[in-house]
Amino acid sequence: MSWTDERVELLKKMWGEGQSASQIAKELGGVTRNAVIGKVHRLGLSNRAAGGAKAAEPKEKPAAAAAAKPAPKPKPQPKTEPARPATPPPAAAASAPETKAAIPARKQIIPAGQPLPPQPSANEISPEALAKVNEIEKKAKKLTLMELTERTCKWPVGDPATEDFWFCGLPVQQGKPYCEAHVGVAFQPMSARRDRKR
DNA sequence: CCCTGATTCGC
DNA sequence: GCGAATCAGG
Repeated sequence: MSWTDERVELLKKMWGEGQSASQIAKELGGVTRNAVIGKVHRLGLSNRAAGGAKAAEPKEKPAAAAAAKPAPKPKPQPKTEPARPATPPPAAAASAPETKAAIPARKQIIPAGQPLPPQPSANEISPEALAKVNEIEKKAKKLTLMELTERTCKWPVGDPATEDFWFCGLPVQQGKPYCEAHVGVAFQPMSARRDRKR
């Protein structure tokens, strides 16, 4: 694929929004995150804090094939860190483009002391699946919202209104937003309950 | 381990 | 100009 105007534009837009190179690459398709980063640099918008701020301080290191290295650069700005405003909205982390399945936790904000949201694990689900969940929840990695990725189970555990809240975080099942155990309770074959008429 | 961006260099 | 390989870090 080539960098058409449209693609470059989307790149700029997403980069400006704080999207990661890999996310942009996936969105564009046909390119790797490296390609995206390379392009970003060529476009001269490497540091998202381009504005009036000075360019990012050049880092020193590659010694492999390098032969012409003048001298290490002293750092004129010891305290003025580049300050990362690159703080992508938390939503971006949890709501993967494709995995838009039902994520109970992000439904709404629950005021403290209020009834908990319908915990799927509280309904009628295969006792086995339930037991499985209780089991694995002990091994859960207990990730925070920001720590979730596309391959970490996004199953919420606990009360969102308290500190006792976290996400499973175990490896997800291929193509699913949850780990195996949670997929089991999240996606019922829809026949777990004998329906009234039939 | 997963991820992030940064840089280099052969093409 | 492009982007894989590599580097450096979280």
